[in-house]
Amino acid sequence: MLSQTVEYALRAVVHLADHAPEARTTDQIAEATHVPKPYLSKVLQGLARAKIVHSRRGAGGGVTLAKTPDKLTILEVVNALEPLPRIRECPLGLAAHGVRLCPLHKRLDDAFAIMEKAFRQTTLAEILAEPTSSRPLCEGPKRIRLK
Amino acid sequence: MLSQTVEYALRAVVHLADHAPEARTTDQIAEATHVPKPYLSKVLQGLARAKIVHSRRGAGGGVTLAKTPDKLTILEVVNALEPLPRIRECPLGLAAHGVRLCPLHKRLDDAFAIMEKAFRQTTLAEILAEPTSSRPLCEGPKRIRLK
DNA sequence: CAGGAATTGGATGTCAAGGTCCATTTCGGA
DNA sequence: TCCGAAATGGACCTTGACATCCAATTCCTG
Repeated sequence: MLSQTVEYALRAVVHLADHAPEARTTDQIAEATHVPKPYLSKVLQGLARAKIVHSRRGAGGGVTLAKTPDKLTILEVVNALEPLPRIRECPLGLAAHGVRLCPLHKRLDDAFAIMEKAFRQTTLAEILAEPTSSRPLCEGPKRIRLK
Repeated sequence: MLSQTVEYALRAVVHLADHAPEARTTDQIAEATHVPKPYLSKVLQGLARAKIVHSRRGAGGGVTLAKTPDKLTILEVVNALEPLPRIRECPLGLAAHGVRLCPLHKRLDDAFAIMEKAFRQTTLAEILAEPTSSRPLCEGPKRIRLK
């Protein structure tokens, strides 16, 4: 559910939003989010292809958000890398083309629809503005067991 | 999202509920649900281990639901094979043990919680009783492209 | 314009999910 | 009691997700 890749992407994007509009290097993001740097670079490439972030090479380069945090939703980030699996037609591949799903798949898709809605309504800015004590990425000086 | 295995399990269980309390063989279920028989047998074994279904070997054997359809929920089936990934502590492995999640992971877990609730409220009987024309498994004589 | 900082792209490795196959065990019926 | 129907368990194969590493490219700065 929500692949590891998406989890990593969300952490990275939250970090970028937290520092917007300044650019951050892959190393800085990797350290802050505890994502393996080599893999993070791939994830970031994916986000760049999807126009979620911009990246600039060379000295002084790094990654920045393509939008301001108040215009970027969780859904956009999720869908950029692994679209929510909405069920649009009978997975059994039978008749019903565009026709409404059988009760089982209707229920499942309803659940995904609710998730999609929740994600579409949440912007990065909202996450950062949350009136809570704990910082968005649980950042802190002490790093414990990664498991 | 919701692995293929879970999708197969749900189809199988719906089929069993539709024929309850009679036993169905793996072959019968495989044909009705369009799930590859060899793999279906593994899925069914998993459901049996989780006490969702009973299975009897030998001639006249087959698989039956362990509960009546009105007492079996989608959530039970899902959790038997791949529990919904509720986020109980900071995935970054930092401090906050049992403490409340950072805003990002709180939002994600909220979405899973909603899904969980929806699944817990839906019984197999409800799915079968749905006032709709299309049968639960989109069953029908004509089999089209599986893709 | 040279050197280092930084992303990019490609090749490669690892592991679990999905899927198949077969020998074995279990059980009903003739 | 014997045969065939049926699930079981284990071995095996394939593919994609996750992850790593390195050479090439880009571009700022002195």
